[in-house]
Amino acid sequence: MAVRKNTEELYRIQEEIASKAVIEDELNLDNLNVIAGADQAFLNPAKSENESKKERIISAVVLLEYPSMKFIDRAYSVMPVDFPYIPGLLSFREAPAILNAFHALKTKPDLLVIDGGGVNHPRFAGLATHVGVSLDVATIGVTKDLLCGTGELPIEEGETCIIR
DNA sequence: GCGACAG
DNA sequence: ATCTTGTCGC
Repeated sequence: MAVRKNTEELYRIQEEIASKAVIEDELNLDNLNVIAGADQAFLNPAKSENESKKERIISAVVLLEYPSMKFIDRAYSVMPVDFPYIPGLLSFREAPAILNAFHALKTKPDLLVIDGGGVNHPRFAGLATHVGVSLDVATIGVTKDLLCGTGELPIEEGETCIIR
């Protein structure tokens, strides 16, 4: 893996991002027309030649009309992975590819859904926060597991639980 | 020192 | 995240 900045430096960047994050919900659902979702996958080099090829990350973004959920557009970006997975520093590994794919879109969404945490993060700057602040787009972070904090699991559709 | 730890 | 093998549900 390529050299990376000091953890201290990365923490400062996250604190900077957290300070810029707008926590208040400014999204007006009545004016929500275009939404987007992004997810990443990793492309590994063939076993036979792993000595030469490097791992790559691909980010795909899909634009949907809301609330019909009809497909509007899509874009993707493939780039070399230059940062390892470290809990708490996920954005430095995945955000670059997401930003790249997003910029390839012709139309910009009113809301972006990311596969990673947002403000529920040790320094309040998870992947969704990082991407949202970078793009200045309303963003929601979705995760299958909590990075930190505890809370009950919502069961019914529409049910919510507080994470503490 | 030990355990936890988004994707 | 990814891989592999087996099992479950529609």
